[in-house]
Amino acid sequence: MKTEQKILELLSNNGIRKTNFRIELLELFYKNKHGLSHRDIKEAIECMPDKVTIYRALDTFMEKGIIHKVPDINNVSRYALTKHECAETHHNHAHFICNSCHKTFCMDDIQIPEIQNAHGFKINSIKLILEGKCSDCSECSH
Amino acid sequence: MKTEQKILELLSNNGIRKTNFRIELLELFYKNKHGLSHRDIKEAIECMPDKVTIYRALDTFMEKGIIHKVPDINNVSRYALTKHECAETHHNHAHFICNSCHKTFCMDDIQIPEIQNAHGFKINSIKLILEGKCSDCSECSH
DNA sequence: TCTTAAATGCGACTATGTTGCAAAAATAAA
DNA sequence: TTTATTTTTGCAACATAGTCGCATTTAAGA
Repeated sequence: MKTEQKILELLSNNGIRKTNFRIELLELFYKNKHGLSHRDIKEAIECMPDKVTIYRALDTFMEKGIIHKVPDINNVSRYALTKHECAETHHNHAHFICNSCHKTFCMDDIQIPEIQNAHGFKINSIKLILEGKCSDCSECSH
Repeated sequence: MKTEQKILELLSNNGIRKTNFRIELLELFYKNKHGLSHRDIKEAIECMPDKVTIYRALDTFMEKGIIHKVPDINNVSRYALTKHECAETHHNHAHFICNSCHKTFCMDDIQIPEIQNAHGFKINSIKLILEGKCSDCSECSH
């Protein structure tokens, strides 16, 4: 199935209206395998939406579970597709953050260890964050 | 050795001047076992320093490795002592963030798994972040 | 005491993110 | 197709986090 078709179905199934911006935003997520920040989106989207519009679309997509938030080195929120590129995992999700290009990647094949409740702490979710250099940045750093 | 004494030595050893604010800031870090945000500090410090002064002290302390940054749920930076309360670990550091009171705790006794370089990613450091309820918040939530 | 380098305060600025409200657009209903 | 409803958008204003330059103050060494 073509990406365009998948996007339209995704919006329909979640009761989200098919506006140019939201379609373009999903296309952007499909094209990029790393997490996108608000800024990345603002710069990439051609129809130049207001920043509030972007935040609200991201909120809606998150509510529906289409995208999820991923951490960034500098405490900036990034977002990536939950289903498709990234397996649907609420709890056991490993992310890789590149210190060089600041892209965030989902590493679904990396196992997150089971951790029991310790010291009276009730653990709801576990995040495993790897930092370093992604393959693109490793290649050109010599 | 008394905390006061330890603080003065820590400043001396790192070539940091013993101003009232910086001493008070270190005392605050010694008193609190959870990560402190800029806001926490601003509210706690009695000599009412400018926000820039706080940021600069935190930067200096981080450069010297006295404190380190810990993540927060809402994309706010928190800081905690590196040596003493928290073992000196650059790579294998587990943090617990309480969803209720938003405090961040260092969990040095939790083992972080060894992860090999995968998919051409060069891994420099691994962060393990646990979210849930801390013991204080678990007790009073019924 | 004098010197100098670090630390502070202030003003201005940037970036991220939120809220309320009115206008525009998409969908459902007639 | 037209109308009604609900979502989406844009704008203005606001809140918070964090940075930069510069003048002033202060700690520490000579």
